[in-house]
Amino acid sequence: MQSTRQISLGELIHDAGAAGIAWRLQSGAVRLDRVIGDERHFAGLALKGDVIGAETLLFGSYAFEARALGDCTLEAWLDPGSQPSGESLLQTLAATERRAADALALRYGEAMERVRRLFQLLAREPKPGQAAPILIPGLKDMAEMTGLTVETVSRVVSRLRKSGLLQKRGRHAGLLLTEAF
Amino acid sequence: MQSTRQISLGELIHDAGAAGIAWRLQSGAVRLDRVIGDERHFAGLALKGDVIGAETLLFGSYAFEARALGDCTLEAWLDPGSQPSGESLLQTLAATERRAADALALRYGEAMERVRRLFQLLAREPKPGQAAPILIPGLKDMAEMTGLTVETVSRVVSRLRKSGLLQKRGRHAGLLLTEAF
DNA sequence: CGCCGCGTTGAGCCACGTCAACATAGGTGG
DNA sequence: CCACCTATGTTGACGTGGCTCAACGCGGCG
Repeated sequence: MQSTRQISLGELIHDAGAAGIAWRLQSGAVRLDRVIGDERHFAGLALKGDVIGAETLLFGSYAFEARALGDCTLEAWLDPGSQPSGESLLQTLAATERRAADALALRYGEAMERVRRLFQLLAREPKPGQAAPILIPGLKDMAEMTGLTVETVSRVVSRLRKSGLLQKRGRHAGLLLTEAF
Repeated sequence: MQSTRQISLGELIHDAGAAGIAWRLQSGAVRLDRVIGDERHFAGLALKGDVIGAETLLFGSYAFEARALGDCTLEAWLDPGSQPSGESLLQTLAATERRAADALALRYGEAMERVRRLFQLLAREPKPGQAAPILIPGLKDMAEMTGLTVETVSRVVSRLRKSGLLQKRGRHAGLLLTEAF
């Protein structure tokens, strides 16, 4: 097993139940899904710096399915158990709780607010004075994360583009204007 | 600081930012809120066996506000760092991820489904052949967790009672009929 | 007693879901 | 290269579930 992986948009990172190790997200975004029978339900989000699959250190297999929301770089994450009291494990735990709260917020309020919150999470740091680049996942992914329908998300994104908050840049890229967002 | 606490319905367990230690929930249910300015947003849920405030081991203070959704028994939780590679910390991490997924599911689908999912989480194990007792939190709490309004939750609960799935038992107690739920 | 927090219920409206038609981009095989 | 197909996104028309606003009942408490 190599110690770093490149994953591209929409690609499966790992199945639920499969054996594997934990990874840290160097860049990109990942959606986690709980798999029940043949149904998949959005169960969490991982962004740059977050760790996925930490439960493999305990069970040996993944609890969730992970799929890339954009191009991702993963590096193998071995619990630095060397630290007294597993400090990095604690940091991972704290980060996980924060992300979970972020994900919950994606499912509250009006459609427009939800999608904007999602974009804010996905936005990368802008170069000074520039708009923040953002890798837009498929509508289906966005709909499932926000708890809306594809049609509604499409309409919201259209409105954002028309109002100038979002600039189209190819099929899967847009720009967020700094001031407004 | 005593090593076990009794908390009753609606009571504050700890403020966000306050200093304190981590606790394990021996019984009851707790809602976690992210505090931004003077606003509080539902950010997580803790049930029997879950650990809250683990981040105090790292920061010394709580990241979220915690409030009892029913009567709770807490016991002090000291990270058993004695274990090689912090196994109990890993278990806590895994449990946190599962709970986060549960909380997310509370905000998806129709009102009726959401409230039922919430009740299923809050239900205690029934005595064999009996209905499952459940401590019902206030409507406001339920509304904020499910992302609905108080009025809608009230109507849903009414319908559940009329349909016999739920039996009233005093102001803050109900019964879930085993078969249906 | 009067006040206040909490729950209940009704009436009306609107944001979003549903259904349907169509556009566009990639992918695959001839 | 085109022909075809499928996945994905867009847009419109329409219906409805849940939000809003409002009135009221009830219990606890000073």
